[in-house]
Amino acid sequence: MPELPEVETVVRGLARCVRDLTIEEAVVMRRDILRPGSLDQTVLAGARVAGVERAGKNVVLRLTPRMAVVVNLGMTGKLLFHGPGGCSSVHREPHLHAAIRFSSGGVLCYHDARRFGSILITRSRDIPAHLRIGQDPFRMGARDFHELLKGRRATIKAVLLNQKHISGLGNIYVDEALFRAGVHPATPSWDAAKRARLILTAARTVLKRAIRRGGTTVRDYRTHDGSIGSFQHELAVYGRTGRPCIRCGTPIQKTIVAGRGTHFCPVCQRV
DNA sequence: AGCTTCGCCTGCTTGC
DNA sequence: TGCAAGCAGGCGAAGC
Repeated sequence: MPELPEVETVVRGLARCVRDLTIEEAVVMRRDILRPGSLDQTVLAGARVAGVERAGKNVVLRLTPRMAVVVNLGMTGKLLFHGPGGCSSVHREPHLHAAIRFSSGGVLCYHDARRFGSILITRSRDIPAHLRIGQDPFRMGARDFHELLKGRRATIKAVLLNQKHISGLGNIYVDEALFRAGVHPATPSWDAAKRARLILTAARTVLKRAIRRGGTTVRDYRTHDGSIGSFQHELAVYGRTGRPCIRCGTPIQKTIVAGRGTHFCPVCQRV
């Protein structure tokens, strides 16, 4: 499930491969992956890639003349770049829904088995505003974060998962950040606000470490060149149901919070 | 308006 | 062994 660290990894890898390349042709095999309001892919021909950025969990290709290709990978989306030489094994990857062919001969392919992902082609200047997503956890100040949590009735987990409030966190990193902060995921947001600084710091620490490890590969996630991340080996609670807490040895529990499978230590994490 | 639930979608896992 | 049901979850829409 590509969250902030996975998307950041893809963005950094892609930036090295496609910056300054000129698009020869863009093709979309399945129209329904284009978000409503997206421009047609044919407008991309002739444009040059000015840069690759991340907006929350979205990969953003900045183009000249001013356009952007915004890719949301959903759960199983992959952006794979094949250099001019090509790579036969990765070409066999199924569920290919779109591709951008560069005049240099390289190809950027978009695959998505479950089709929860989407692509938006737009001339908007302000992508985060266009997508209506909240601030990035690395840019949000402690004061703003406290304001966000304060006075909300929803659980802290629901607030952190909501991309309109804060962008980039998903199920894995919310569970990991709350474990690190010692906060129970079902704690009401207004109550957790007292520990806002602690939670924000924990989230940033977990995200940074995961970025350093190239993200978490549970099953589907791959980087731009098809390789896997390694943060799954450092997960403290996610996917560790019944196994001992790394701090106190108590078996990790799993419940449903905010409609999501939620992992926590019943001793280390308090409401 | 804020919050929760539902449904989309497919592949892997579980259980009979 | 084989098949059906269950489960996974980002995100937008619908409902409370």
